[in-house]
Amino acid sequence: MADRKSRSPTIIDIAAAAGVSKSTAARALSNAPNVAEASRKRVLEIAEAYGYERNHLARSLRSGRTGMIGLVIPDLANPFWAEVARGAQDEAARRGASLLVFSSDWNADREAQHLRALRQARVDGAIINPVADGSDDIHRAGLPMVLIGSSAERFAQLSSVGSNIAQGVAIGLNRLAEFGHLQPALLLGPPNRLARVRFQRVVHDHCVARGIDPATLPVEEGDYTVESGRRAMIRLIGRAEQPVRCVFAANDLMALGAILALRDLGLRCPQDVSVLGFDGIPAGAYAAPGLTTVAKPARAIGTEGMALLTEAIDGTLDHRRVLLDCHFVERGSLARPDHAGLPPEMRNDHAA
Amino acid sequence: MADRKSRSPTIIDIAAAAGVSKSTAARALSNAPNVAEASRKRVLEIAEAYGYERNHLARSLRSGRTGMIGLVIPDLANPFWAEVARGAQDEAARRGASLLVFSSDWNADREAQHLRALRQARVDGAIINPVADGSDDIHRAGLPMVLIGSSAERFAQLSSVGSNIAQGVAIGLNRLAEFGHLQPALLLGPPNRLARVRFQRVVHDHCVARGIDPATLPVEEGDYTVESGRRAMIRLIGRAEQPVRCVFAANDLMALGAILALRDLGLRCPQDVSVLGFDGIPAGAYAAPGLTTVAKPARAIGTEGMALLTEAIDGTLDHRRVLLDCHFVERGSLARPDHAGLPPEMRNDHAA
DNA sequence: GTGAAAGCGCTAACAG
DNA sequence: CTGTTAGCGCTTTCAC
Repeated sequence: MADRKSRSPTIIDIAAAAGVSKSTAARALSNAPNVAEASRKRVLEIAEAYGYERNHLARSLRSGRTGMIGLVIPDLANPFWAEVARGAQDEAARRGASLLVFSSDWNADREAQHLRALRQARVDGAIINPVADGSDDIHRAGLPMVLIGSSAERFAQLSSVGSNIAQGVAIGLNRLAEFGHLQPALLLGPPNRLARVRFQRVVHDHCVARGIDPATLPVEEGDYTVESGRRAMIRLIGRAEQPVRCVFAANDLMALGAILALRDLGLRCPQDVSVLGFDGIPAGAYAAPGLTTVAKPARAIGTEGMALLTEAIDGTLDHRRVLLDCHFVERGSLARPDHAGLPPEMRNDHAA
Repeated sequence: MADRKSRSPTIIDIAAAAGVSKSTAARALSNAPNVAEASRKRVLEIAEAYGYERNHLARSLRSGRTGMIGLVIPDLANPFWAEVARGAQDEAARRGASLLVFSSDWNADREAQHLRALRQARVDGAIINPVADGSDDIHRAGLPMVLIGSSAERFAQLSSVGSNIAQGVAIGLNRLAEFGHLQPALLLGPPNRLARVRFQRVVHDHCVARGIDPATLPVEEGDYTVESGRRAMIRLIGRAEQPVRCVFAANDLMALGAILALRDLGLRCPQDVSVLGFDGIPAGAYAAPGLTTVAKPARAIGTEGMALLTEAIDGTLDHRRVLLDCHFVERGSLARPDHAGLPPEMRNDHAA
């Protein structure tokens, strides 16, 4: 059982030891049908005994397939994206593939750099959340790709998967309406980003459909961080004209910030002010009150992305846009307005 | 500029177009010193124009180095491990390497399976958090490895990096003592796991050093989930002999559960009961009150692990055990005991 | 400085 | 069913 040069054994070693040719050994090792049962058995035994491990590099070089998939997301440490990555990784494992993971930090240069690494590694394909600007690299990436996230619609010729924002916003607004909140304040992200534009447009359409003037909804903006949400909430409460009784935040982190701000301001959530988030991050469950939110199908985005990518690689399908439904998570940050505990100047509730 | 067969161009295409031999092209492309400046320039230009991208597979096959690193953690979707992964990935990127990420779900079979994938992919090395039991595969993995996490000490011959639990527990207990909590209740993980044994031993030593009988500390156990923490807290409060005024949980999730339980029970945190966590997950910041905790250096574990691995690969160093310090994060779940708000039967505070 | 040639470990025709 | 023969694209002696 001595290994020839204390290097890991190659198929040649196995073939020699089994007294067959390279090809027969190869066939046995890859479960090809045309091998004598005796030969196969012997080769497999020898391989086992030698601790033979197929060299995937050589295999890939020859076959043109590496079994590796690239994943480029903004930030692996962000719970939403970590969840997406986990989904992609599970599905990859199920298909016998491996996942190369990169974080772009919303930075176009880094994204380009990672794409280059993927191309050099000759991955079979990639799942990418393109950064907002200057993603022209995406077009000439020259490898099968699936886009995830909202910016996907700029690349009509590629498959993509995202969450159904329209449906998500709709269930959120409907649920708010059931609580009597017809004109929630909006906590939006930075201007000019596709995600914000989309969110706002959906709210707009929804209001119009319900006969509400969208312009009457108070709007503040943040940058998707807890701190920005906290500050935005403070600004909202400070508005002289129209103190706010309900807030719909464009993401959970800002919603959490809003809840913190309310506590600091001595206002009760949800009795005084209701807060609704959007994302579904686990942290929302531990806030006080628990954050009610519209959850995006993060993990499913990862698995579905991988499924689409496989199709793209196999050439089974040209391209397709998949939208996955969001679902509502009720946890306690929503209530009917309760005037009792409010200071008088805040009792002009316009949604009662 | 026409690509020969619409396949991505190889070094042969470039060499031909530049009117030099394969070897010269290769030298130019890899910044070798012995190339005429003129040749180098032309090759580089042609390569650029053709959009040539070095085939890493072929390169690796020849050189024996892939520039790929494997990372096997329990769960990529767990915020702590996601943070570790991010650290490893950053450091990998800095060194021009790529990261193959796998989740084992604390399952030995899956771990073995992933290790095999790594070996077949001929990664240069791997960073692994071994599952508790049956990790004999680890020994005969036959590739440079760095272990992360508490179970590392079972493999003395390998480099490893973990958090300095002893130091972390010490600062936690010291801070508790400053608040007058000398005999906190302990919320531990499942029995017989190394992590628990270690945590408990450190607390034990610390108490002895302070002249406190470790046996007097109330103990409950959970399985590191929020729900188990909640239930454990309820059990603690229910203890007739010695109602609890302070809890030190072995991880943040259970601590969060404890805070939720207190709220349900109508007890105030921290005035009635103080809660201290261990981990430093971001979610702790959004609880009410914010969870005070001992934070493990998650990201640093990733970066340091990668640094150690590089040494192991280069053969610079045989093996080394690195312990990274924890740090204290004060957020509001700790206070001096306040008898005022307590029901009479809970006023027998033994730490006052 | 440059080119010719060998070969990393494997798969894929093509004959037998 | 099995062996022989070419390479996959690149690095790396070794001559010139």
